Amino acid sequence: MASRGDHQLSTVDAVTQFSFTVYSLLEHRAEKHDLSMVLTRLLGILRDRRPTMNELAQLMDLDKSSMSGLVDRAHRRGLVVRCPSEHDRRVVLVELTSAGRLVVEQLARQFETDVATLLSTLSAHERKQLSQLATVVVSAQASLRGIELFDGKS
Amino acid sequence: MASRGDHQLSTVDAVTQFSFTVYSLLEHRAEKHDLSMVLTRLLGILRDRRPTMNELAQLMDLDKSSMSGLVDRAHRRGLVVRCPSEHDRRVVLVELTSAGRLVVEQLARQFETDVATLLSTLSAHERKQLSQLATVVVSAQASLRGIELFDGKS
DNA sequence: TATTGTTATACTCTATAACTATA
DNA sequence: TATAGTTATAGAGTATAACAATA
Repeated sequence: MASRGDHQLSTVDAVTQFSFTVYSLLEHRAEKHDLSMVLTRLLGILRDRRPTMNELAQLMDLDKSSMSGLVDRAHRRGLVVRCPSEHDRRVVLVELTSAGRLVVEQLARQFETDVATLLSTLSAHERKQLSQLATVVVSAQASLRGIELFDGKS
Repeated sequence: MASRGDHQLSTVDAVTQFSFTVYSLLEHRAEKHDLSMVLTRLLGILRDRRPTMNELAQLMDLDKSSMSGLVDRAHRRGLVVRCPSEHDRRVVLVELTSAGRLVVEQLARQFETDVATLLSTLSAHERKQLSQLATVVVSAQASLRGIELFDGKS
């Protein structure tokens, strides 16, 4: 009595194949902007932050030396700039250039469309269900790691 | 009236963060076997196939030269072997060694546990819902690309 | 000639270790 | 001394182009 074809993947397979599908959707979209996944993640983080190199390395779970190289390549392409900190002259702050912001926001809009298309076989109700279930899992995982997805207000 | 906290990510964010969570779950588990994601995917494919280099490159969406290097590294670590084809002496077939099979099946079992843990905040009914929704999306995407997840029987 | 696979080369991405400059 | 960041180096992973062997 299953819906839409009597076939049902195992939970692991369903969840894994789904995740890889979404992952490569972003990968292919980013590729059209000549961006790797790592570079895309960097730009995504910088969208609403101006972190130090150290903070960036922690956020991206990379060594600081890997971070240096990554920011170098992003800078060479005019996507980010390094700014000196006013409080500590050892510290380097990284931020998007306007070109970088343009690219990341265009990419975000396109990817949103891509996901909408991917989910278009689901009904509106099913999409909402999926979204809620995913939110529950992601929120639980985030609190486990001490990260709060939502702030305290409301 | 949303369940478990009044917060709800947007559909794109929910689905994307969920996918990245599953992706890094596998990545971290693979890392404990000193396997990269690419190497892990290769072993996963070889689990139930003995493809040619050409077929592998298509399955993994890589250039044949990248495939050569990847199989080289896997071979150097004793995970796969190259076999000559009996029908066409240009062709090279790739298959798992017993060591390779041991690693990939151990990894698969562990990852299955990891996913179960990740989804443990959901009820059994919710897990089934999630699994079904993911299957619908993945199946639709697969047929779009001309790949049938399930064979014709039943 | 066409196809299968490898090799040469160059670039991205990553970590370890050694370094510089600042605190 | 400790911390922030860079540089040197080495290796994985990727694609393009040129190549060898076979069809």
